Amino acid sequence: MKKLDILCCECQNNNCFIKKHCLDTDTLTKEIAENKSTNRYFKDQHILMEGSFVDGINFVQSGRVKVFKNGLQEKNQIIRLVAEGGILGHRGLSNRKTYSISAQALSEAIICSFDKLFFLELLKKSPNLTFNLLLFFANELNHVESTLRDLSVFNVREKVAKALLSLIDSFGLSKSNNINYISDLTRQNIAEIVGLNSNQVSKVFAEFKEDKILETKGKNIKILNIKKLEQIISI
Amino acid sequence: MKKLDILCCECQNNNCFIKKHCLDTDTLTKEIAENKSTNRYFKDQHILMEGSFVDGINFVQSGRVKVFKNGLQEKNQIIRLVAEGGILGHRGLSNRKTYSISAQALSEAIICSFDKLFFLELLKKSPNLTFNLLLFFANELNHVESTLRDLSVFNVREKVAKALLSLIDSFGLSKSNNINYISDLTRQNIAEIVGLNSNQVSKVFAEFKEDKILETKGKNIKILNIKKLEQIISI
DNA sequence: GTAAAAATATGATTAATATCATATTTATTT
DNA sequence: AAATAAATATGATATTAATCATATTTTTAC
Repeated sequence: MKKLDILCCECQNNNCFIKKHCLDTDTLTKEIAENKSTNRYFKDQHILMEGSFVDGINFVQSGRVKVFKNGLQEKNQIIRLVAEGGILGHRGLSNRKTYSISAQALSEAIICSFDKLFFLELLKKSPNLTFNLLLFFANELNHVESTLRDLSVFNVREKVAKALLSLIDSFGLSKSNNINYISDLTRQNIAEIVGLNSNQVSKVFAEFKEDKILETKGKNIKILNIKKLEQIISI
Repeated sequence: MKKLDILCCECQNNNCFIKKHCLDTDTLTKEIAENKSTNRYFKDQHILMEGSFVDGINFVQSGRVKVFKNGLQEKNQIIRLVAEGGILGHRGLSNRKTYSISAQALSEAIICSFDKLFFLELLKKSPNLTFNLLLFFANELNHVESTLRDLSVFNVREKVAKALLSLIDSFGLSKSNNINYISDLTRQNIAEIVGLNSNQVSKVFAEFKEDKILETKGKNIKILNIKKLEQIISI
Protein backbone atom coordinates (compact mmCIF):
# COMPACT_ATOMS: atom_id res chain seq x y z
CA MET A 1 0.00 0.00 0.00
CA LYS A 2 1.17 3.46 -0.95
CA LYS A 3 2.45 5.48 1.96
CA LEU A 4 0.08 8.38 2.47
CA ASP A 5 2.04 10.65 4.76
CA ILE A 6 4.53 12.03 2.28
CA LEU A 7 6.28 15.36 2.73
CA CYS A 8 4.80 18.27 0.82
CA CYS A 9 8.05 18.77 -1.09
CA GLU A 10 7.81 15.20 -2.36
CA CYS A 11 4.16 15.53 -3.29
CA GLN A 12 3.36 15.47 -7.00
CA ASN A 13 0.42 17.81 -6.67
CA ASN A 14 1.77 21.18 -7.69
CA ASN A 15 -1.63 22.82 -7.63
CA CYS A 16 -1.73 22.41 -3.86
CA PHE A 17 -2.53 25.60 -2.02
CA ILE A 18 -0.13 24.79 0.80
CA LYS A 19 2.64 23.96 -1.59
CA LYS A 20 2.15 27.18 -3.51
CA HIS A 21 1.74 29.61 -0.67
CA CYS A 22 2.96 28.21 2.57
CA LEU A 23 6.44 26.77 2.36
CA ASP A 24 8.23 30.11 2.71
CA THR A 25 10.59 29.02 5.47
CA ASP A 26 12.06 25.76 6.74
CA THR A 27 10.33 26.27 10.04
CA LEU A 28 6.92 26.45 8.39
CA THR A 29 7.72 23.47 6.16
CA LYS A 30 8.63 21.42 9.22
CA GLU A 31 5.57 22.44 11.20
CA ILE A 32 3.33 21.63 8.28
CA ALA A 33 4.85 18.20 7.89
CA GLU A 34 4.31 17.52 11.58
CA ASN A 35 0.72 18.64 11.64
CA LYS A 36 -0.52 17.20 8.39
CA SER A 37 -2.63 14.09 8.40
CA THR A 38 -3.39 12.37 5.14
CA ASN A 39 -6.24 9.96 4.53
CA ARG A 40 -7.64 7.91 1.69
CA TYR A 41 -11.34 7.99 0.92
CA PHE A 42 -13.19 5.52 -1.29
CA LYS A 43 -15.63 6.55 -3.97
CA ASP A 44 -18.89 7.85 -2.43
CA GLN A 45 -17.36 8.06 1.02
CA HIS A 46 -18.25 11.15 3.07
CA ILE A 47 -15.36 13.46 3.87
CA LEU A 48 -17.32 16.19 5.64
CA MET A 49 -20.85 16.12 7.02
CA GLU A 50 -23.14 19.14 7.09
CA GLY A 51 -24.00 19.89 10.71
CA SER A 52 -21.04 18.07 12.26
CA PHE A 53 -18.49 19.97 14.29
CA VAL A 54 -15.71 21.73 12.42
CA ASP A 55 -12.39 20.12 13.13
CA GLY A 56 -10.08 21.40 10.46
CA ILE A 57 -9.34 22.38 6.90
CA ASN A 58 -8.62 19.96 4.09
CA PHE A 59 -6.75 19.88 0.80
CA VAL A 60 -7.37 17.46 -2.04
CA GLN A 61 -4.11 15.71 -2.91
CA SER A 62 -5.77 13.54 -5.53
CA GLY A 63 -9.24 12.58 -6.65
CA ARG A 64 -12.51 14.39 -7.21
CA VAL A 65 -14.92 15.62 -4.58
CA LYS A 66 -18.40 17.12 -4.58
CA VAL A 67 -19.41 19.69 -1.99
CA PHE A 68 -23.14 19.97 -1.42
CA LYS A 69 -25.92 21.12 0.85
CA ASN A 70 -28.82 18.96 1.88
CA GLY A 71 -32.20 19.98 0.58
CA LEU A 72 -35.45 18.24 1.41
CA GLN A 73 -36.12 14.62 0.43
CA GLU A 74 -32.90 13.61 -1.33
CA LYS A 75 -32.77 16.82 -3.32
CA ASN A 76 -29.25 18.02 -2.64
CA GLN A 77 -27.61 21.02 -4.19
CA ILE A 78 -24.02 20.67 -5.31
CA ILE A 79 -22.16 23.86 -4.46
CA ARG A 80 -18.69 23.07 -5.76
CA LEU A 81 -16.77 20.44 -7.63
CA VAL A 82 -13.25 20.10 -6.28
CA ALA A 83 -10.32 18.53 -8.09
CA GLU A 84 -6.80 17.88 -6.89
CA GLY A 85 -5.21 20.95 -5.42
CA GLY A 86 -8.57 22.21 -4.16
CA ILE A 87 -9.58 23.25 -0.68
CA LEU A 88 -12.33 21.67 1.41
CA GLY A 89 -13.95 22.88 4.61
CA HIS A 90 -12.55 26.40 4.42
CA ARG A 91 -15.90 27.83 5.44
CA GLY A 92 -15.19 26.32 8.83
CA LEU A 93 -12.58 29.04 9.34
CA SER A 94 -15.44 31.42 10.03
CA ASN A 95 -16.91 31.59 13.50
CA ARG A 96 -19.41 28.84 12.92
CA LYS A 97 -19.24 25.72 15.02
CA THR A 98 -20.51 23.26 12.44
CA TYR A 99 -19.97 22.60 8.75
CA SER A 100 -22.51 24.24 6.49
CA ILE A 101 -21.83 21.71 3.74
CA SER A 102 -21.17 18.02 3.14
CA ALA A 103 -18.36 16.69 1.00
CA GLN A 104 -18.28 13.29 -0.66
CA ALA A 105 -15.66 11.61 -2.83
CA LEU A 106 -16.68 11.20 -6.50
CA SER A 107 -13.66 8.96 -7.04
CA GLU A 108 -11.08 7.48 -4.75
CA ALA A 109 -9.45 10.51 -3.13
CA ILE A 110 -6.53 11.37 -0.90
CA ILE A 111 -7.09 14.30 1.43
CA CYS A 112 -4.56 16.19 3.54
CA SER A 113 -6.01 17.72 6.69
CA PHE A 114 -4.92 20.22 9.31
CA ASP A 115 -6.44 20.93 12.66
CA LYS A 116 -8.36 24.23 12.66
CA LEU A 117 -6.39 25.75 15.52
CA PHE A 118 -3.09 24.84 13.93
CA PHE A 119 -4.18 26.34 10.66
CA LEU A 120 -5.34 29.55 12.31
CA GLU A 121 -1.88 29.83 13.92
CA LEU A 122 -0.34 29.18 10.53
CA LEU A 123 -2.35 32.05 9.08
CA LYS A 124 -1.00 34.36 11.77
CA LYS A 125 2.56 33.32 10.92
CA SER A 126 2.20 33.54 7.18
CA PRO A 127 0.66 36.75 5.84
CA ASN A 128 1.35 35.46 2.37
CA LEU A 129 -0.87 32.43 3.01
CA THR A 130 -3.59 34.57 4.56
CA PHE A 131 -3.61 36.98 1.66
CA ASN A 132 -3.76 34.23 -0.93
CA LEU A 133 -6.55 32.56 0.99
CA LEU A 134 -8.37 35.88 0.87
CA LEU A 135 -7.99 35.92 -2.91
CA PHE A 136 -9.26 32.35 -3.06
CA PHE A 137 -12.34 33.33 -1.05
CA ALA A 138 -12.96 36.32 -3.29
CA ASN A 139 -12.86 34.09 -6.35
CA GLU A 140 -15.10 31.51 -4.73
CA LEU A 141 -17.58 34.24 -3.94
CA ASN A 142 -17.56 35.45 -7.53
CA HIS A 143 -18.12 31.92 -8.68
CA VAL A 144 -21.01 31.06 -6.38
CA GLU A 145 -22.69 34.38 -7.07
CA SER A 146 -22.56 33.72 -10.80
CA THR A 147 -24.08 30.31 -10.23
CA LEU A 148 -26.83 31.90 -8.15
CA ARG A 149 -27.74 34.22 -11.02
CA ASP A 150 -27.58 31.37 -13.51
CA LEU A 151 -29.92 29.13 -11.53
CA SER A 152 -32.36 31.96 -11.19
CA VAL A 153 -32.31 32.87 -14.89
CA PHE A 154 -31.70 29.66 -16.86
CA ASN A 155 -34.32 27.21 -18.12
CA VAL A 156 -33.86 23.45 -17.96
CA ARG A 157 -31.92 23.14 -21.20
CA GLU A 158 -29.58 25.96 -20.22
CA LYS A 159 -29.10 24.47 -16.79
CA VAL A 160 -27.96 21.16 -18.20
CA ALA A 161 -25.50 22.96 -20.49
CA LYS A 162 -24.24 24.87 -17.50
CA ALA A 163 -23.82 21.69 -15.45
CA LEU A 164 -21.72 20.09 -18.17
CA LEU A 165 -19.56 23.19 -18.55
CA SER A 166 -19.09 23.36 -14.79
CA LEU A 167 -17.92 19.76 -14.81
CA ILE A 168 -15.50 20.46 -17.63
CA ASP A 169 -14.28 23.59 -15.88
CA SER A 170 -13.68 21.77 -12.61
CA PHE A 171 -12.44 18.39 -13.76
CA GLY A 172 -11.44 18.98 -17.36
CA LEU A 173 -12.20 16.52 -20.14
CA SER A 174 -10.73 13.04 -20.18
CA LYS A 175 -9.05 12.27 -23.48
CA SER A 176 -8.90 8.87 -25.11
CA ASN A 177 -8.41 8.23 -28.84
CA ASN A 178 -8.72 11.96 -29.42
CA ILE A 179 -12.23 11.94 -28.00
CA ASN A 180 -13.17 14.27 -25.14
CA TYR A 181 -15.47 12.86 -22.54
CA ILE A 182 -16.91 13.38 -19.09
CA SER A 183 -16.89 10.15 -17.15
CA ASP A 184 -18.15 8.50 -14.05
CA LEU A 185 -20.93 10.82 -13.03
CA THR A 186 -24.53 9.76 -12.55
CA ARG A 187 -27.37 11.75 -14.11
CA GLN A 188 -28.39 12.48 -10.55
CA ASN A 189 -25.04 14.11 -9.83
CA ILE A 190 -25.26 16.22 -12.95
CA ALA A 191 -28.80 17.20 -12.02
CA GLU A 192 -27.76 18.29 -8.54
CA ILE A 193 -25.22 20.76 -9.90
CA VAL A 194 -28.08 22.86 -11.23
CA GLY A 195 -31.11 21.91 -9.14
CA LEU A 196 -32.78 19.45 -11.51
CA ASN A 197 -33.62 15.76 -11.35
CA SER A 198 -32.17 12.87 -13.31
CA ASN A 199 -35.17 12.54 -15.66
CA GLN A 200 -34.77 16.09 -16.78
CA VAL A 201 -31.09 15.58 -17.49
CA SER A 202 -31.84 12.50 -19.57
CA LYS A 203 -34.41 14.40 -21.60
CA VAL A 204 -32.10 17.29 -22.35
CA PHE A 205 -29.37 14.77 -23.22
CA ALA A 206 -31.74 13.38 -25.84
CA GLU A 207 -32.05 16.86 -27.32
CA PHE A 208 -28.29 17.37 -27.20
CA LYS A 209 -27.78 14.10 -29.07
CA GLU A 210 -30.12 15.34 -31.80
CA ASP A 211 -28.11 18.55 -31.97
CA LYS A 212 -24.81 16.62 -32.22
CA ILE A 213 -23.59 18.23 -29.03
CA LEU A 214 -22.86 14.94 -27.30
CA GLU A 215 -23.18 11.17 -27.36
CA THR A 216 -23.59 8.94 -24.36
CA LYS A 217 -22.69 5.39 -23.57
CA GLY A 218 -23.61 4.71 -19.99
CA LYS A 219 -21.72 7.08 -17.76
CA ASN A 220 -19.38 8.15 -20.54
CA ILE A 221 -20.46 11.41 -22.10
CA LYS A 222 -18.63 12.22 -25.32
CA ILE A 223 -18.52 15.97 -25.82
CA LEU A 224 -18.75 16.61 -29.54
CA ASN A 225 -19.31 20.36 -29.60
CA ILE A 226 -18.36 22.40 -26.59
CA LYS A 227 -18.88 25.66 -28.51
CA LYS A 228 -22.58 24.93 -28.85
CA LEU A 229 -22.81 24.28 -25.12
CA GLU A 230 -21.25 27.65 -24.47
CA GLN A 231 -23.62 29.34 -26.91
CA ILE A 232 -26.60 27.89 -25.11
CA ILE A 233 -25.72 29.71 -21.90
CA SER A 234 -24.18 32.87 -23.30
CA ILE A 235 -26.13 35.85 -22.07
CA MET B 1 -24.95 70.67 3.58
CA LYS B 2 -23.49 68.07 5.90
CA LYS B 3 -19.76 67.66 5.58
CA LEU B 4 -19.07 64.21 4.23
CA ASP B 5 -15.37 63.78 4.90
CA ILE B 6 -15.48 63.23 8.62
CA LEU B 7 -12.77 61.33 10.48
CA CYS B 8 -13.51 57.71 11.25
CA CYS B 9 -13.23 58.36 14.98
CA GLU B 10 -15.99 60.94 14.69
CA CYS B 11 -18.19 58.70 12.57
CA GLN B 12 -21.39 57.47 14.22
CA ASN B 13 -21.38 54.19 12.37
CA ASN B 14 -19.92 51.73 14.86
CA ASN B 15 -20.65 48.74 12.65
CA CYS B 16 -18.04 49.94 10.18
CA PHE B 17 -15.51 47.32 9.26
CA ILE B 18 -12.67 49.84 9.17
CA LYS B 19 -13.63 51.26 12.52
CA LYS B 20 -13.77 47.85 14.12
CA HIS B 21 -10.64 46.29 12.67
CA CYS B 22 -8.31 48.88 11.28
CA LEU B 23 -7.61 51.68 13.68
CA ASP B 24 -4.91 49.80 15.65
CA THR B 25 -2.29 52.52 15.47
CA ASP B 26 -2.24 56.28 15.02
CA THR B 27 -0.28 55.85 11.81
CA LEU B 28 -2.97 53.67 10.27
CA THR B 29 -5.70 56.00 11.48
CA LYS B 30 -3.96 58.90 9.83
CA GLU B 31 -3.36 57.08 6.56
CA ILE B 32 -6.96 56.00 6.41
CA ALA B 33 -8.20 59.53 6.96
CA GLU B 34 -5.96 60.75 4.15
CA ASN B 35 -7.01 58.10 1.68
CA LYS B 36 -10.71 57.94 2.34
CA SER B 37 -13.14 59.58 -0.02
CA THR B 38 -16.74 59.85 0.98
CA ASN B 39 -19.65 60.41 -1.38
CA ARG B 40 -23.38 60.77 -1.21
CA TYR B 41 -25.62 58.75 -3.54
CA PHE B 42 -29.27 59.40 -4.20
CA LYS B 43 -31.92 56.75 -4.17
CA ASP B 44 -31.65 54.48 -7.24
CA GLN B 45 -28.22 55.87 -8.15
CA HIS B 46 -25.62 53.35 -9.28
CA ILE B 47 -22.61 52.96 -7.01
CA LEU B 48 -20.86 50.16 -8.89
CA MET B 49 -21.44 48.87 -12.41
CA GLU B 50 -21.00 45.26 -13.43
CA GLY B 51 -18.32 45.10 -16.08
CA SER B 52 -16.66 48.42 -15.25
CA PHE B 53 -13.07 48.51 -14.06
CA VAL B 54 -12.40 47.88 -10.42
CA ASP B 55 -11.13 51.01 -8.74
CA GLY B 56 -11.49 50.35 -5.05
CA ILE B 57 -13.39 49.01 -2.10
CA ASN B 58 -16.33 50.71 -0.44
CA PHE B 59 -18.00 50.86 2.94
CA VAL B 60 -21.56 51.91 3.62
CA GLN B 61 -21.56 54.73 6.16
CA SER B 62 -25.32 55.14 5.98
CA GLY B 63 -28.20 54.01 3.80
CA ARG B 64 -29.25 50.80 2.11
CA VAL B 65 -27.77 49.27 -0.99
CA LYS B 66 -28.64 46.36 -3.25
CA VAL B 67 -25.91 44.33 -4.95
CA PHE B 68 -27.04 42.48 -8.05
CA LYS B 69 -26.03 40.75 -11.23
CA ASN B 70 -27.59 41.44 -14.59
CA GLY B 71 -29.63 38.67 -16.09
CA LEU B 72 -31.26 38.83 -19.48
CA GLN B 73 -34.00 41.35 -20.30
CA GLU B 74 -34.39 43.26 -17.04
CA LYS B 75 -34.33 40.12 -14.93
CA ASN B 76 -31.64 40.93 -12.41
CA GLN B 77 -30.66 38.78 -9.48
CA ILE B 78 -30.06 40.53 -6.18
CA ILE B 79 -27.06 38.92 -4.51
CA ARG B 80 -26.84 40.89 -1.29
CA LEU B 81 -28.62 43.57 0.64
CA VAL B 82 -26.17 45.85 2.40
CA ALA B 83 -26.96 48.12 5.31
CA GLU B 84 -24.78 50.64 7.09
CA GLY B 85 -21.48 49.17 8.15
CA GLY B 86 -21.45 46.80 5.18
CA ILE B 87 -18.80 46.29 2.54
CA LEU B 88 -19.21 46.84 -1.20
CA GLY B 89 -16.96 45.83 -4.04
CA HIS B 90 -14.80 43.46 -1.99
CA ARG B 91 -14.88 40.91 -4.82
CA GLY B 92 -12.72 43.36 -6.70
CA LEU B 93 -9.86 42.42 -4.37
CA SER B 94 -9.51 39.23 -6.37
CA ASN B 95 -7.45 39.25 -9.53
CA ARG B 96 -10.32 40.26 -11.75
CA LYS B 97 -10.13 43.48 -13.66
CA THR B 98 -13.83 44.33 -13.68
CA TYR B 99 -16.67 44.25 -11.20
CA SER B 100 -18.78 41.11 -11.32
CA ILE B 101 -21.74 42.90 -9.74
CA SER B 102 -23.61 46.17 -9.80
CA ALA B 103 -24.60 48.11 -6.72
CA GLN B 104 -27.42 50.60 -6.49
CA ALA B 105 -28.67 52.73 -3.61
CA LEU B 106 -32.09 51.72 -2.25
CA SER B 107 -32.21 54.89 -0.20
CA GLU B 108 -30.00 57.93 -0.01
CA ALA B 109 -26.62 56.53 0.99
CA ILE B 110 -23.20 57.74 2.06
CA ILE B 111 -20.32 55.58 0.94
CA CYS B 112 -16.67 55.68 2.01
CA SER B 113 -14.22 54.46 -0.62
CA PHE B 114 -10.57 53.52 -0.78
CA ASP B 115 -8.38 52.99 -3.76
CA LYS B 116 -7.69 49.31 -4.41
CA LEU B 117 -3.91 49.66 -4.28
CA PHE B 118 -4.05 51.62 -1.05
CA PHE B 119 -6.33 49.03 0.48
CA LEU B 120 -4.08 46.17 -0.58
CA GLU B 121 -1.17 47.98 1.10
CA LEU B 122 -3.33 48.42 4.17
CA LEU B 123 -3.99 44.69 4.24
CA LYS B 124 -0.25 44.05 4.21
CA LYS B 125 0.25 46.40 7.13
CA SER B 126 -2.63 45.12 9.21
CA PRO B 127 -2.82 41.34 9.65
CA ASN B 128 -5.75 41.90 11.95
CA LEU B 129 -7.70 43.56 9.17
CA THR B 130 -6.75 40.86 6.68
CA PHE B 131 -7.81 38.11 9.02
CA ASN B 132 -11.14 39.72 9.79
CA LEU B 133 -11.75 40.29 6.13
CA LEU B 134 -11.08 36.59 5.64
CA LEU B 135 -13.75 35.80 8.24
CA PHE B 136 -16.11 38.18 6.50
CA PHE B 137 -15.54 36.38 3.19
CA ALA B 138 -16.10 33.00 4.81
CA ASN B 139 -19.42 34.20 6.20
CA GLU B 140 -20.43 35.70 2.88
CA LEU B 141 -19.66 32.42 1.20
CA ASN B 142 -21.80 30.51 3.69
CA HIS B 143 -24.58 32.96 3.10
CA VAL B 144 -24.56 32.87 -0.70
CA GLU B 145 -24.28 29.09 -0.72
CA SER B 146 -27.35 28.81 1.47
CA THR B 147 -29.22 31.10 -0.85
CA LEU B 148 -28.14 28.98 -3.80
CA ARG B 149 -29.63 25.89 -2.19
CA ASP B 150 -32.80 27.76 -1.26
CA LEU B 151 -33.41 29.04 -4.79
CA SER B 152 -32.92 25.57 -6.13
CA VAL B 153 -35.29 23.92 -3.65
CA PHE B 154 -38.01 26.44 -2.80
CA ASN B 155 -41.29 26.98 -4.62
CA VAL B 156 -42.74 30.43 -5.29
CA ARG B 157 -44.47 30.79 -1.92
CA GLU B 158 -41.34 29.75 -0.07
CA LYS B 159 -39.22 32.09 -2.13
CA VAL B 160 -41.34 35.08 -1.22
CA ALA B 161 -41.12 34.15 2.46
CA LYS B 162 -37.37 33.84 2.08
CA ALA B 163 -37.13 37.25 0.38
CA LEU B 164 -38.99 38.93 3.23
CA LEU B 165 -36.84 37.21 5.84
CA SER B 166 -33.69 38.22 3.96
CA LEU B 167 -34.87 41.81 3.97
CA ILE B 168 -35.58 41.68 7.69
CA ASP B 169 -32.22 40.03 8.31
CA SER B 170 -30.34 42.67 6.33
CA PHE B 171 -32.24 45.83 7.14
CA GLY B 172 -34.22 44.95 10.23
CA LEU B 173 -37.83 45.97 10.74
CA SER B 174 -38.84 49.59 11.02
CA LYS B 175 -40.95 50.20 14.11
CA SER B 176 -43.71 52.76 14.42
CA ASN B 177 -46.59 52.64 16.90
CA ASN B 178 -45.43 49.17 17.91
CA ILE B 179 -45.94 47.89 14.39
CA ASN B 180 -43.11 46.16 12.50
CA TYR B 181 -42.85 46.92 8.86
CA ILE B 182 -40.66 46.68 5.80
CA SER B 183 -40.72 49.90 3.84
CA ASP B 184 -39.75 51.47 0.59
CA LEU B 185 -39.12 48.42 -1.58
CA THR B 186 -40.87 47.73 -4.85
CA ARG B 187 -42.40 44.33 -5.54
CA GLN B 188 -39.83 44.10 -8.30
CA ASN B 189 -37.00 44.47 -5.79
CA ILE B 190 -38.48 41.81 -3.55
CA ALA B 191 -38.91 39.55 -6.56
CA GLU B 192 -35.31 39.97 -7.63
CA ILE B 193 -34.01 38.76 -4.28
CA VAL B 194 -35.33 35.30 -5.11
CA GLY B 195 -35.56 35.17 -8.89
CA LEU B 196 -39.29 35.90 -9.33
CA ASN B 197 -41.30 38.69 -10.96
CA SER B 198 -43.47 41.33 -9.37
CA ASN B 199 -46.77 39.64 -10.30
CA GLN B 200 -45.74 36.53 -8.44
CA VAL B 201 -44.85 38.51 -5.35
CA SER B 202 -48.23 40.27 -5.41
CA LYS B 203 -50.04 36.95 -5.66
CA VAL B 204 -48.18 35.39 -2.76
CA PHE B 205 -48.78 38.58 -0.76
CA ALA B 206 -52.50 38.02 -1.31
CA GLU B 207 -52.12 34.54 0.20
CA PHE B 208 -50.06 35.91 3.08
CA LYS B 209 -52.77 38.46 3.83
CA GLU B 210 -55.35 35.65 4.00
CA ASP B 211 -53.04 33.84 6.41
CA LYS B 212 -52.64 36.96 8.60
CA ILE B 213 -48.90 36.96 7.96
CA LEU B 214 -48.82 40.51 6.67
CA GLU B 215 -50.78 43.53 5.53
CA THR B 216 -49.76 45.98 2.87
CA LYS B 217 -50.41 49.61 2.21
CA GLY B 218 -48.48 50.66 -0.83
CA LYS B 219 -44.82 50.07 -0.18
CA ASN B 220 -45.33 49.59 3.54
CA ILE B 221 -45.49 45.92 4.46
CA LYS B 222 -46.71 45.30 7.99
CA ILE B 223 -45.25 42.06 9.28
CA LEU B 224 -47.86 40.48 11.53
CA ASN B 225 -46.39 37.03 12.05
CA ILE B 226 -42.73 36.45 11.45
CA LYS B 227 -42.88 32.97 13.01
CA LYS B 228 -45.16 31.77 10.22
CA LEU B 229 -42.75 33.13 7.63
CA GLU B 230 -39.96 31.17 9.24
CA GLN B 231 -42.07 28.03 9.33
CA ILE B 232 -42.76 28.29 5.62
CA ILE B 233 -39.08 27.97 4.79
CA SER B 234 -37.95 25.65 7.58
CA ILE B 235 -36.50 22.51 6.08
C1' DG C 1 -55.34 69.23 -5.06
C1' DT C 2 -55.73 67.35 -9.47
C1' DA C 3 -53.97 64.95 -13.48
C1' DA C 4 -50.77 61.81 -15.26
C1' DA C 5 -47.72 58.20 -14.60
C1' DA C 6 -46.21 54.35 -12.27
C1' DA C 7 -46.82 50.46 -9.52
C1' DT C 8 -49.69 46.86 -7.78
C1' DA C 9 -53.37 43.27 -7.79
C1' DT C 10 -55.62 39.61 -9.85
C1' DG C 11 -58.33 36.52 -13.07
C1' DA C 12 -57.48 34.05 -17.35
C1' DT C 13 -54.36 31.85 -20.35
C1' DT C 14 -50.21 29.82 -21.85
C1' DA C 15 -45.95 27.69 -21.13
C1' DA C 16 -42.76 25.25 -18.66
C1' DT C 17 -41.50 22.08 -15.31
C1' DA C 18 -41.87 18.09 -12.41
C1' DT C 19 -43.69 13.63 -11.65
C1' DC C 20 -45.15 9.10 -12.75
C1' DA C 21 -45.06 4.74 -15.09
C1' DT C 22 -42.67 1.72 -17.66
C1' DA C 23 -39.28 0.07 -21.02
C1' DT C 24 -34.61 -0.31 -21.88
C1' DT C 25 -29.91 -0.24 -21.01
C1' DT C 26 -25.97 -0.67 -18.05
C1' DA C 27 -23.64 -2.26 -13.95
C1' DT C 28 -23.05 -5.55 -10.25
C1' DT C 29 -23.13 -9.91 -8.07
C1' DT C 30 -22.66 -14.72 -7.81
C1' DA D 1 -21.99 -15.78 -18.28
C1' DA D 2 -26.41 -15.53 -16.33
C1' DA D 3 -29.26 -13.36 -12.91
C1' DT D 4 -30.25 -9.44 -10.31
C1' DA D 5 -30.08 -4.81 -9.26
C1' DA D 6 -29.43 -0.22 -10.47
C1' DA D 7 -29.49 3.51 -13.53
C1' DT D 8 -31.21 5.66 -17.61
C1' DA D 9 -34.60 6.98 -21.25
C1' DT D 10 -38.92 8.54 -22.57
C1' DG D 11 -44.02 9.12 -23.41
C1' DA D 12 -48.00 10.57 -20.79
C1' DT D 13 -49.86 13.28 -17.21
C1' DA D 14 -50.21 16.48 -13.45
C1' DT D 15 -48.60 20.40 -11.30
C1' DT D 16 -46.54 24.59 -11.03
C1' DA D 17 -44.90 28.73 -12.75
C1' DA D 18 -44.84 32.57 -15.97
C1' DT D 19 -47.21 35.66 -18.92
C1' DC D 20 -50.80 38.56 -20.42
C1' DA D 21 -54.60 41.74 -19.96
C1' DT D 22 -56.87 44.80 -17.33
C1' DA D 23 -58.63 47.01 -13.11
C1' DT D 24 -57.27 49.32 -9.17
C1' DT D 25 -54.36 51.70 -6.18
C1' DT D 26 -50.47 54.50 -5.14
C1' DT D 27 -47.04 57.79 -6.27
C1' DT D 28 -45.28 61.65 -8.71
C1' DA D 29 -45.45 65.97 -11.10
C1' DC D 30 -47.46 70.24 -11.92
